[in-house]
Amino acid sequence: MALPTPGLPVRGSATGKPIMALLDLLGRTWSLAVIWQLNQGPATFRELQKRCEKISPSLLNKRLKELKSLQLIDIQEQGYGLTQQGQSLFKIIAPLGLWSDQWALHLQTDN
Amino acid sequence: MALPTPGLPVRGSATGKPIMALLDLLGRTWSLAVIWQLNQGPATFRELQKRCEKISPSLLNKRLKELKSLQLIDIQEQGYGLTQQGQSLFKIIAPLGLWSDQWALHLQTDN
DNA sequence: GACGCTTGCTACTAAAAAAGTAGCGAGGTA
DNA sequence: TACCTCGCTACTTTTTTAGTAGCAAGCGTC
Repeated sequence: MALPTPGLPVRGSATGKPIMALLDLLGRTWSLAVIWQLNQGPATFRELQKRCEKISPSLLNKRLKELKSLQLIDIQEQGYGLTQQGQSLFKIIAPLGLWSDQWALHLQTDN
Repeated sequence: MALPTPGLPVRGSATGKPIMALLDLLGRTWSLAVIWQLNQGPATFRELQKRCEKISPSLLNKRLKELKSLQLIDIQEQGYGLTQQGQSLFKIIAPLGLWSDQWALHLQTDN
């Protein structure tokens, strides 16, 4: 699938509204998880494979290329890591950690 | 695919850590977009189809069932709408709107 | 300089998910 | 009765992801 590039047609928007490009990108399998894992710190390819349990190398590589192209990650001394942009994106989604715990609790008590 | 239920094995976590269940859910095609669109207000099935350009009815239905099961949306008077939980989740991701605009700008000026 | 080990991948096939399209049954309206 | 719209289901094709094997390059050892 093509890179979800702002300005070009993407899933959910023929005109490529940035938010839709972003949601398209983040909506791809493992995208969010890779960003989440990289926030723990840079990692080599194989290390990242371990952090993401069970991701296949081909898909990991594909995602890494996408995220690299869209400048959310890049290659650093210790391997792949979040760029400034990637970090600022992570700051937004970081609260999902706590939120998900409450959500899990809610789902439990409520069924 | 099975519902990404906290506590059960999900993509990225054999133990079903809530955050991983959430990232699995949100990482599915159109999930994030549906939530995003529903924040504009409740919508009937067909209305939602229009808001999400080009989503197929079968997939929309599948996503709606998932989101309903996980209590992020429910059926209201005017159609599908975000639950309290759904709204609190949206509040977290809402800043993605502005962020994506800056991201788009950055990608433009920088290539 | 041949050895064994790790790393970053590529290549390939099988399985699963998503796209795309037709249309049904229920309900309202005229 | 005829004609809408609505919420979907059923089905086929296309695309994505999973899963697995293994290669080429770089290191350290002896």
